[in-house]
Amino acid sequence: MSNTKYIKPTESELEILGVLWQRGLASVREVHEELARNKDVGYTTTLKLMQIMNEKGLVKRDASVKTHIYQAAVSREKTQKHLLGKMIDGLFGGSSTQLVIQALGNHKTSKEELEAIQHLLNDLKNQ
Amino acid sequence: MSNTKYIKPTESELEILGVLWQRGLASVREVHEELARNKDVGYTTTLKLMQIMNEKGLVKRDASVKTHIYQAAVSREKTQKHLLGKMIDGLFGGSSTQLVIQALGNHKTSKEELEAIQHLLNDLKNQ
DNA sequence: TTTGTATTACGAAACTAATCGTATATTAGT
DNA sequence: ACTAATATACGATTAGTTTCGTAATACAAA
Repeated sequence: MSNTKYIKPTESELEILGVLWQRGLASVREVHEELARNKDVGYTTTLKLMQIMNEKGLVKRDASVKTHIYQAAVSREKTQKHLLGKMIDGLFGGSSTQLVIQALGNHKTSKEELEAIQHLLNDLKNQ
Repeated sequence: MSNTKYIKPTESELEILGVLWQRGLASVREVHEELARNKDVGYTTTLKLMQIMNEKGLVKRDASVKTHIYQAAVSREKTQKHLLGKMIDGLFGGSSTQLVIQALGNHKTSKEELEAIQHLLNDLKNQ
């Protein structure tokens, strides 16, 4: 009985998760300063969001120290998988191939990366 | 001077766009009945959403006939491109490769599709 | 201890999204 | 012309998100 219904993070919550996934552990201030590099937002806004995320179970925190230390409680991979699946079904008619074509066609991709994907494709074909 | 700032469709709006992209032209009722196959929603809710989408410029409508006929005013491709780009930047650290790997790894993909992607990769490498 | 600084807690406002009830209008059939 | 069916328009409500001001708390330095 894993009590894990999936909670979809909002856009702001995703930004915070991004910082936490990158850093592992971080205080509100650290997360906030990272966010503040890219957008104009108040400290207490970040704090409030992280408190809400804690209630939702998106992050965990160690409150035994003065400055609470947060970490993500949901994995990057699971979140990617969920949102990607949703996007494939809703926007690409269920075809992951269409999505891949769009992704590769628009974003510049280095030769090394293209080759890495070719390897992956070969592996998949030989299954 | 194209006055086209991008408007991000909400989730419900995307569902409606999906129907319109598929059908080309459709009345509110047609869209609604399509949506109602998958979720429980009232007719006037769909109507209201489509009216709002019309104000936003996401759809166009022919109001010269009794039953208004709607069509998408934004292209599927442009919308895909926008949302995909956002997802790559926000969730996959800017790496479209990571996204491709996730997409191909999780969703089952047929051999034909894999080969189609390989062709695309070859084309991209030879540019 | 007192003062200053940084932190968390709390509550409310502003905004957006989604929902649907009710009123009004249009059309087709009798 | 009347009725029934179907449409659109509009307003209000609910729920969720984002924002931040203010209060309370903890700690450290003077």
